[in-house]
Amino acid sequence: MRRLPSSARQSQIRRSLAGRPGVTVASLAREFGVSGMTVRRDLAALEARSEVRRTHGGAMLAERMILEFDYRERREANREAKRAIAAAARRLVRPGMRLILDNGTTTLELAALLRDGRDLTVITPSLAVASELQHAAGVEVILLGGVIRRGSPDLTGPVTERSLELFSADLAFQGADGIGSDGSIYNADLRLAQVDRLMRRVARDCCILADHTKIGRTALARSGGLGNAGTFITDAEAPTAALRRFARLGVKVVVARPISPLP
Amino acid sequence: MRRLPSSARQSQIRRSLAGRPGVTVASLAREFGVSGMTVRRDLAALEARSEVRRTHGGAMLAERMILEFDYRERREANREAKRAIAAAARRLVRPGMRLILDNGTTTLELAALLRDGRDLTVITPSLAVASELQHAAGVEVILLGGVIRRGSPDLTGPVTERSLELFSADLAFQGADGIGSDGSIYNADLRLAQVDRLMRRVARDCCILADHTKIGRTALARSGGLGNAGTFITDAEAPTAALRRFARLGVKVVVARPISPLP
DNA sequence: CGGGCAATGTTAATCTTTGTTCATCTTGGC
DNA sequence: GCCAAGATGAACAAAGATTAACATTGCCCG
Repeated sequence: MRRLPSSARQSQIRRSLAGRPGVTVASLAREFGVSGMTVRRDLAALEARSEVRRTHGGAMLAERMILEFDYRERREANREAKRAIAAAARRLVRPGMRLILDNGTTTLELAALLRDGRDLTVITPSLAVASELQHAAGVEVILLGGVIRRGSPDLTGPVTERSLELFSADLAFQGADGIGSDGSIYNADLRLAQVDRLMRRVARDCCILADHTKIGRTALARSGGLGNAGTFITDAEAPTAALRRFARLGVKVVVARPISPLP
Repeated sequence: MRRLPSSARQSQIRRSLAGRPGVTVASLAREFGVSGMTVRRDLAALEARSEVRRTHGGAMLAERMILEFDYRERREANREAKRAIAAAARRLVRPGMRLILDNGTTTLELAALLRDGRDLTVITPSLAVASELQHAAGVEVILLGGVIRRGSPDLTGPVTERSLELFSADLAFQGADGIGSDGSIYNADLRLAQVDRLMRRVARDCCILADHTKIGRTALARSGGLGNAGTFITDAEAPTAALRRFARLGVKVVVARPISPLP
């Protein structure tokens, strides 16, 4: 390989760093056919422009500033059931779709599965969903605005609603805090219920995700009924009697098969 | 897999932990091809920064659930000047005000100073500003929606603009990528310039923050002129000739006195 | 042709990181 | 409650990385 001028080599280093988590001086020296000293000088120059951060033995991408939003949440409850439901929901998604992802832990599991999606647009009021998908190459994330509630990753309020009105989507995925035995969809928060209602209006189709513990439970606000949704996905422990009743409302009921735990 | 320098390995560990509930020392050692002792030292370092919590045999994410948005940090250049400018800007803020905080590192410094604000409302398109203020008891944070650009903490686009239209504020704080010698305000990004323009419209008053290195520089998009702003704050190294010229445009020019570095 | 100049390679002293050993401590099974 | 398997951390040695200073190379231009 022909030697490169130093500036070309430096931008090459920077580009190759874009994919990897880090590079070693030795491997760069081998790759460019130069001595370790030269590579170190290149890295020093790049660091002076704060394009990379040097480490002992190599370099990594410049220190990222990390913005943290935190919330206390037991994401663990029924994690397996939620994962199974999310996997079933994932199968409804086709490349090119514009999706709405609601707040909630089940939709968050779905978001994780969408990371390898192709040409998707995800509209969401959830910082958690946005955080999950921010690095997904094939997914454009549109965060709806709203008020930040302390300790909660969800944006709500009039801003959220007005933002939502700007869109139309192919499919909305929503969680629920309770599914009444008559198929009513309940939310624990009034404002979230209002946002949910609006989501169903701007989406051509809607898919409700709820594990079996939600069935037969009610919560503060009724945001609608399963009859307004296209699909309802729950896990294998849901009582079949209720599911039959729901099916008569016109919604397509899907029972997610348990999946093997992650390695 | 080739060996990574230690710091790169540590940030990898941290990232991989973001998905899984926990990791074991043995699996990390195998994955990175290092000894258990090395992994333990990495985990100890990460725990010292309270990024993970160690357990017997491995580690898990730190107690709280953290949603991270990261971006390549812009240069720390002129941090002291920016802090001084932010401190001067802080003095314009009174309890009860509704503020707009623009994107940018200077406004981010201002956000940090607003954490002890009383009865404030902060409207911002910046995830960084929102992150900074999410725990401030006396500050309600309204995040404008928009498209999440990879590696950038700023939300932009039509959603941002439409959301902004819902508000009226007392005072907008804006940074700038360049201040022309005729007082023109320049932005490096066209969409950000458009958002800035709109901010000035919905705010009763506007304050431009720019350190002296920005003066005399131009950038892609002209978003307006200092004549449209109420106040312009810069640092002590700004050329007085330019400042006199700006003052003739009708803007109040404030020169921030240097502050002592943080402890 | 050759001086000047910047980039690169080399050497040697010094510092970091890593692996190993071993005594001690945790954890989970019984 | 006790024991065994395995995890931990201190200490030390070895491998390898870093830096500064100096030597060398290659190239531009008079």
